[in-house]
Amino acid sequence: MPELPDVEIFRQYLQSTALHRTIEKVRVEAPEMLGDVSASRLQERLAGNALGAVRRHGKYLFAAADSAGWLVLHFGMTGYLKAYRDPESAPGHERLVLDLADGYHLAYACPRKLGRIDWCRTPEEFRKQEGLGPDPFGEGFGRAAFDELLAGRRGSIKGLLMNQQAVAGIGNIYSDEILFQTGIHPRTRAADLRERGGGLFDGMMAVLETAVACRVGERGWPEGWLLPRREPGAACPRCGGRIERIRVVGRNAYVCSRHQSG
DNA sequence: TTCCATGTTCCGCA
DNA sequence: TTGCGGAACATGGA
Repeated sequence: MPELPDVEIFRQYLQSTALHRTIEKVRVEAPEMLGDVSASRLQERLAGNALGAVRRHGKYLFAAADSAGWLVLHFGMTGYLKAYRDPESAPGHERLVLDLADGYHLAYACPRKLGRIDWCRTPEEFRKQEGLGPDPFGEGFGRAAFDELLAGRRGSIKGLLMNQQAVAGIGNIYSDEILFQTGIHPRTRAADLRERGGGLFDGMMAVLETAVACRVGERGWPEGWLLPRREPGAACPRCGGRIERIRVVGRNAYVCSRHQSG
């Protein structure tokens, strides 16, 4: 489920499994997933080096290869990481595998190949190049900055939340959860929400923080969350209404129109 | 077999 | 200019 909270978990996972171990071999199993970097260049940059830091911006993960630059991973809809020692434990659909000197392997698996493997000089440069908006957990992003984002927007709030150029990291699932928790209908015009105070900003931060905490603790979703009930006709865990599936900005949005209003 | 899916990008159109 | 709908991408699961 690679939206911001999921990628944050991958970041922590990579940090605890693969840092400071020399990369002996780099296996590019799906060269068609490479962005601007060639397989040979990627191998040249990574092999013999070790990953020394891991960062995240929105849905992108960055791993520093000594001073040579940063490996960039995007997970599409189905990507994930897995570290293993026994080759029999390898996940299916490996697209990039780093064979580490301690006998472990770090695999980037991505069944649907909708992700991306890339390289950048610095995460800041990559962010600028991609035109990514601020990360909700990044510096300088607060209620004022968010309020400014809402101003003058003609589109829906769901569209804005999912717009990576506006805010980086939120996708279909978490935009639904944020709007569900804050009682806002996904088709509400973003600009109209400026008068509704900081409820949306606070709700957004709370949902993202809670989601990370739940995944870290491998706990289930909190009571009252929409996430495990994304199906038409399900009982609304907040108000007893019915969950409906509607189409918003080209995606299926799950909404309880009894407590979510425009 | 058919439909649907957590993402991004491109096109046409308002 | 902004933003929407739709299609495309590649693949697996219900």
